[in-house]
Amino acid sequence: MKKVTIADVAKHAGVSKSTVSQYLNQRFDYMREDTKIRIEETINELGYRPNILARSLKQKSTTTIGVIVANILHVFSTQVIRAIEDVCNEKDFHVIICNADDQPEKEKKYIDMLRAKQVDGLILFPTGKNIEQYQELISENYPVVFIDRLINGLQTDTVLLDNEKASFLAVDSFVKHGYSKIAVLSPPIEPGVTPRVERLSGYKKALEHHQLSIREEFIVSGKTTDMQSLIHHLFQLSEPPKAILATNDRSLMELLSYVKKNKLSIPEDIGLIGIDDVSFADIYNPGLTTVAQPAFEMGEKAAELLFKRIQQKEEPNQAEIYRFEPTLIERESL
Amino acid sequence: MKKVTIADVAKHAGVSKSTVSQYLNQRFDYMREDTKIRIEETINELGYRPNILARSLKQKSTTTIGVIVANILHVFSTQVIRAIEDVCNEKDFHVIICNADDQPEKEKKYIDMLRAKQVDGLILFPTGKNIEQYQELISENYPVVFIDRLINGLQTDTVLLDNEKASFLAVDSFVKHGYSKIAVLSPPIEPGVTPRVERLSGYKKALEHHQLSIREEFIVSGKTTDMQSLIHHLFQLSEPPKAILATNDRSLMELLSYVKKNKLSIPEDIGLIGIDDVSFADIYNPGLTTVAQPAFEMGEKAAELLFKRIQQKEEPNQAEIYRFEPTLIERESL
DNA sequence: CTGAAAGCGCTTACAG
DNA sequence: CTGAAAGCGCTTACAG
Repeated sequence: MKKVTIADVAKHAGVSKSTVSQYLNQRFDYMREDTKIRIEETINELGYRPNILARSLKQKSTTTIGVIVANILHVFSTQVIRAIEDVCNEKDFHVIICNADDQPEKEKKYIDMLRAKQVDGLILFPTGKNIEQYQELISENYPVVFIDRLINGLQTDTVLLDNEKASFLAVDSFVKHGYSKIAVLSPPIEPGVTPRVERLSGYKKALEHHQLSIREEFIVSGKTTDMQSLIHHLFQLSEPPKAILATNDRSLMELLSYVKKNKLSIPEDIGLIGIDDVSFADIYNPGLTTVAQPAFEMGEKAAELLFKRIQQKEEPNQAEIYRFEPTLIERESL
Repeated sequence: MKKVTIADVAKHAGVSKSTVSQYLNQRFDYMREDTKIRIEETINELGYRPNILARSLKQKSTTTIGVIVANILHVFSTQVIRAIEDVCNEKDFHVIICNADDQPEKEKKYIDMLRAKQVDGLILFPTGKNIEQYQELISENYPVVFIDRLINGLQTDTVLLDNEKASFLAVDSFVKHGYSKIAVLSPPIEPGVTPRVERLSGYKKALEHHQLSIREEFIVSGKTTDMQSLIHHLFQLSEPPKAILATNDRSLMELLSYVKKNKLSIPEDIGLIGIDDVSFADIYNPGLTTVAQPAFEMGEKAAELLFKRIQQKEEPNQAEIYRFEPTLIERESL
């Protein structure tokens, strides 16, 4: 099964490689009709299929971009990926997805591999720990767009949720429904992880705004594996909360699991709102009130920004932060 | 920002390109220690990063495989993809995921594009409509593995669930709990779509096995958009079913949506089992009994089979069908 | 309207 | 132990 190359086609059709190449690239301006037909027939006869690798090597473009997500387990990541893929498919670009799994070393490795593969650009959900690498990408003027997390001091386009607003929407809604003892449940608060940091500060600001006191014991954050006991502890307080804001889908799942195991009822025993519009929010009993991120728009924006950078590589690096508005979807959990 | 190439490194280090290449490929057998160090230093100094494209062109391997799923919206697809990625990451392979979105033309386009990109192999969740293309891949001895759907007459490795068994497990469980009026809810039954066809026939066989009559009006299949009215019709029958088997996650969602809208209770008004272990099965109220596919094992197997084919291209095409066992996860929905 | 030639950035026998 | 040369399969000025 020898590979058919452009040279074989040329020989068979009795023309030069250049002419076949012109044909492949639709440059018919100066091509006689009969040459064109002859080439077409030969291609079909031989079953020729172009090797894009060779073209990419010459043209210095692979029409492929890379996406590295901090953790693919978050619904938000998967939704954004879908959006990015949609945009790319339209432009006949391919996407290579990599999951850093919250491990900075993996992220580093992926950045290197993708660049070695000559992808035309990168969209990063940064782990936040590889500052040097990020800096290098930017100073080399490599097309890159960040999403979900803000890296301080980096001069590059970043697409973010208005995280504080997300918490505000939730707390406002709780207050409107008469709740005042409102706790928050979050994954571990780490400095680089913008959504967690900002959603927590948004929660605090919202409480202040409603003149509710901030109780340290109502602020619960920890790893998935510790969540159950942390939540348990929360409910054992002498004055337990009557409402909980779960700041992402993973925390919400843990909370629901606890609620179910302990036969609590929503919203009678505990009101709740989750940030991230989980797939089952609608069909859950009761329906879950959520704060949705416009994941599709955010992914679309990230892709568009990246394409803009890919196209005008020379341009000075205009770095902008794009904040997207969350929306409250009221259902029955408070 | 000129690209640094192997030639630049060679010049700077005062050696030939060949020697640098040896270095890059860890062929140190005949390399003097000082040359090695000199090259290493030069690489760091210049910030050289190899262009894998050029290597791939020469070596005829991209260490990349392609995966084309019929529809990425099925949990099963996403689970299998995760497994494939895990296996590939271990071997330092990359994966390009494409979503045919149930459109055969898209599938066709993706097969062509991925081959043009010289991926080393392909894992296909086939739409079932591009028989000629599939046949071509196989007769060209191109490394390919099929998963989820069986294409009749194709001589190639295929990884499948024992779909009939999945239905059997569900029906058995219903019967054990005293149900006899058991309906089935499925996406449209199309000839090429193995899981749907086999799960339906499994349902019928299981009823027969338990000496229950098969009622045509209990067999409901249709597009997502028609599901609500189809389900409604089912419940309007003079003798409505007391149990429903949802043959995949999408059908289950529709069913739960209907159940909720109409304030039915599970399992009092209707018992149910879903094939596919949805993420919220555990935390749903009540917990949902499901039949789980060993998606991880199946993805792993597909990847392993593909790697085997990639490695021994000359081998005669031994085509085998691998059937995997589903498992019943009993919760509280019947 | 078409062809010969150089080149993209690597690897790989082969020679010495 | 290292280098010169050919080649992977394309594209792209340039010449005619």
